[in-house]
Amino acid sequence: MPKETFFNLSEDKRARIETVAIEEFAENSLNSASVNTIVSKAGIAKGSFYQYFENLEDLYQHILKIAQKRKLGLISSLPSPSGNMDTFRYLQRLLLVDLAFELNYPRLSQVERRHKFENPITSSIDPETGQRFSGDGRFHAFLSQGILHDDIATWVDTDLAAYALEVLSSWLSPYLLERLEQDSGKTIEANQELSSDPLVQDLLQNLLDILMAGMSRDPQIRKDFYSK
Amino acid sequence: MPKETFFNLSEDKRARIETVAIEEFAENSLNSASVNTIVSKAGIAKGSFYQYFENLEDLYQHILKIAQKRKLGLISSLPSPSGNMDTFRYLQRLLLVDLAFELNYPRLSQVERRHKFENPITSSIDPETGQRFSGDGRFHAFLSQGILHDDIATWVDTDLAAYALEVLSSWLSPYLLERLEQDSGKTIEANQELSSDPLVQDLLQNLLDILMAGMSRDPQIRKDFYSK
DNA sequence: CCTCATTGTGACCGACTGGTCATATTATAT
DNA sequence: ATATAATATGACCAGTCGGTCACAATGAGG
Repeated sequence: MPKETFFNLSEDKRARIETVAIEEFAENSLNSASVNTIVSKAGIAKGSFYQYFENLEDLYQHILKIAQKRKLGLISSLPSPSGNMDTFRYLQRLLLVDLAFELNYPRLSQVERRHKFENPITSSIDPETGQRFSGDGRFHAFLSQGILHDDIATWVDTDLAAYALEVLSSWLSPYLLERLEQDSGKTIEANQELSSDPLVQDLLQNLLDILMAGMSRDPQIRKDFYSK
Repeated sequence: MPKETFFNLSEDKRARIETVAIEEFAENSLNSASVNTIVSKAGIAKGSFYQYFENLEDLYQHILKIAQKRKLGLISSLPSPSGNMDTFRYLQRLLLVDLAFELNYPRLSQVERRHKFENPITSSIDPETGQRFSGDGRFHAFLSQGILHDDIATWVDTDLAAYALEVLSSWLSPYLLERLEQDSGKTIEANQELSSDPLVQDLLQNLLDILMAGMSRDPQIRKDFYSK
C-alpha cells in the first residue's frame, strides 16, 4: 500500500503520478518498468517517489487496485444486475463490461492484460463446491446460471468454457476497438456510449450467436460429420 | 541474422546457447532480457556473444525462426494435409498443432506467446481479396474452406472468427497442459503422443463441439431468447 | 617449426538502475 | 516570530546494463 503521504497529495498531482504510472505499466512489466522514467515524466523528485511508495511494486499494486475499482464502477453503471436476466443478455453484458473498460481506460486495460499475461492461470479446486475454478469467477457464475436456466447444455465443461470465455473477452476488446478505428478511419475517443456503435453491436452479436448456439445444443454436429 | 561464427559452432554449444536464450525469452521480453544472464548461464564469455550475434535482438529473431521451423515440422508430422479433410477434423488439426507445440517445446511456445503479446494484432486489408486479414492466415484458410463446404454459415464474420480462434488456440494449450497435470498429479514430459490422452481428447472435443455447432447453424438461438 | 586466420576472453567503458539520506522548503500551530 | 512537523529534493551509492577491444588461445597449412 502507498504511504499516507501519497494520499495527502493534491488531486492533480496524485492523478498525474497515476497516469504516468499506468502508461509505464502498460508498456513494461513490473520487472522492466523504471522508477526513473516515472518520476521524470511525472515531474517529481526521485526522493519524493520513495516518500509515497515503498517501491515500484507498491505503486504497481496500487494501479491494479485502481483498475479493479474502475471496472467495478463500470459494472454497476451498466443496465440491470444479473439476477433476472436471460442467459444471452447475461453473456452480452459480461463482454460489454470488458469492452467499456477498454473504451474508457484503454491503457489501464492494457496494464490488466499484461498482468494476466505475467501471472497466468491460477486455477484451483473450489473448497465449497469441489469443482475446478479458474479466473475471477464471473464466467463461472454465468455458466452456472445458464445451465440452471437450461440455456447451456450440461455436457459443456464449465471450467474449460469459463477459461475460454475469459481469454476471449479479454482479447476481444482491443480487436473490436482496432476494427472500429479502421472502419471509421479515425481514432476513437473514450466514450462509453460507443459500445452501442452499430459495427460493434454487429460483431458482438456475431460472436454471441456463435457461442450461444454452440453451448446450448447437443453436439449433434459431430455425429453428422462422422456419418458423412 | 547470427554471424557465420555462430553457425560454425559445435552442435552442443550452439544448442546450449539456444536453450538458455529460449528460457530467457520465455521469462523476459526483448527489452528486459539480459545478455549478461544468457552468457553466464550458457558458460560463454560476453565477448563471444558479440562474435555470434549483432545484439540481443539478433538472437531473439533467431529464436523466433527456430520456433517457426519447429512448428512447421510438427505440422508436417501430423496426419494428412488439409485438402480432402472434413471441416471438423480440419479445425481439430489446427488446435492439435498448437497443443503438440506446447507439449514438445513448452518454453519455446511461451516465447511465441510473449512475442504475440508484445506485438499484437497486425490486421490489414489483403490486397488480393480486399478482405480484412489478421494473424498468420491459418484460421482464415480454415474458415474459407468451411464456408465452401457449407459447414460454416455465411453470416459468420470470418476475420472476427479467425482472430478469436487464433487467440483461443494460443491460450488453450497451456490450460490443457495444466489441467492434465492437475488431473494426473504429475508433470507431463515432452511427448507428442500425449495429445491423444483421453482427458485432452475429451476437452478438445468439448470445445470443438461448441465452436462447430455455433458456427454451422443459423443464429436461431437469439430469436428464441427474444421471443421468450 | 613458423604463419596466419579464426575464435575465445574478461577487464573495462559510459550509461542507467533502484534506493538512500542529509538538507532545503513548506505548512501548521502557537 | 518561532517552533515543530511534514514534505520535497537531487547528489550520491553500489550494482547492473549493453557493448568494445586488446590480447590470448587454438587450429590449419606449410
